[in-house]
Amino acid sequence: MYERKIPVDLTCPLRLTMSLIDSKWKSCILDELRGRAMRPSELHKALPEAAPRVLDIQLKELVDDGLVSKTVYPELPPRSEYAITPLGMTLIPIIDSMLEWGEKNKELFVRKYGEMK
Amino acid sequence: MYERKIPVDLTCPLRLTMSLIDSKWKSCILDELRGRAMRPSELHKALPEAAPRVLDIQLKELVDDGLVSKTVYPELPPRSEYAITPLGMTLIPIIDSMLEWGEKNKELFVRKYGEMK
DNA sequence: AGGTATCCCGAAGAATTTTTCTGTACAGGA
DNA sequence: TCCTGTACAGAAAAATTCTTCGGGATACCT
Repeated sequence: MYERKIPVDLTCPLRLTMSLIDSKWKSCILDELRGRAMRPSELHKALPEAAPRVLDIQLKELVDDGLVSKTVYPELPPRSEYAITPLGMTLIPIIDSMLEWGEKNKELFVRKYGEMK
Repeated sequence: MYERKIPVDLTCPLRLTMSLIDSKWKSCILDELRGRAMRPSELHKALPEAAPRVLDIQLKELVDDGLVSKTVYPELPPRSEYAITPLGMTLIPIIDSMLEWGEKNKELFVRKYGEMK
C-alpha cells in the first residue's frame, strides 16, 4: 500500500471530511450503497466507468475508515456484501447537497465543458 | 496547462460538483473568501501550508468556473482581489456541512491517523 | 543601481492516484 | 479437462495533481 510522504493536516475539519470522500469514486460508492447493501460485482456493474481494481481499493479504504462495512458469507461460490455504516450514513446529507447542486447547475458546465461523454 | 486524457462524465451531478471543489485547496479557498474579498497575498498567509503556486492555479480555476471573481486594480504597487461569486456562495452550505461533519467526528480519525502535524 | 514589494507564470520533477495487466483460489457446468 | 464466475491482491505503467525553482513586470525607497 502506498505510504504518504507529505502529511495532511487533518486537524482542519474541512480537509478531514474531504480526505475521506474526495477520491474519484468514493462519493459514488456511498451514493450507491445508501439504499441497500451490494455485492462487489453489483457495484462494478453500477459504476461501469470505474476500473474494477480502483473500486476494490476505494471500497477497502471506506471500510478502513468505518464508512462502509463488509460482510463475507462463507459460501461457495464466494459471496460478500458491502453496506454503508451508521457513520457513513451521516455523510449522506453532504452527498445529497452535492447531488442537488450538480443537478441545479449542470447546464452551466455542460455548456462550458461539453458533454464529456 | 494540463490537458485531460481521460474525460470525466460530468453528466453525473455528484461528479460534476466534486470536480469543482475536490482539488487540494479549493474548498479552503472558498471557505476563506466566504466572508470577505481577499488579496492573493492574504490568501497565501491564511493558508500557509499550501504552496503559493498551487493556490494561484486553483484560484484561477475557480475564476474560470465562475465560483470566484477577480478584480485587478490598476495601481502601483499592483493590487488585486478575489471574491466569492453568488454562484460560489451556493456551495457554502456544502462546505458548511463538511466543516460540521469534520468537527463532530475528528476524534475518531485523529486517533486513527495520529495528529498528522 | 540595488533593494523592496506586488502579482503572475513556465517548466521540471516529485508525489499521488488511477489504470491496466496479471495471478491466486474455489467450485460448478459443458 | 477446460471454461466460467466470483472475489481479491501485487506490480508496473500511465495519468493527474502538487511542489519547487526560478523568472518577468512594475514602481517605490535608499
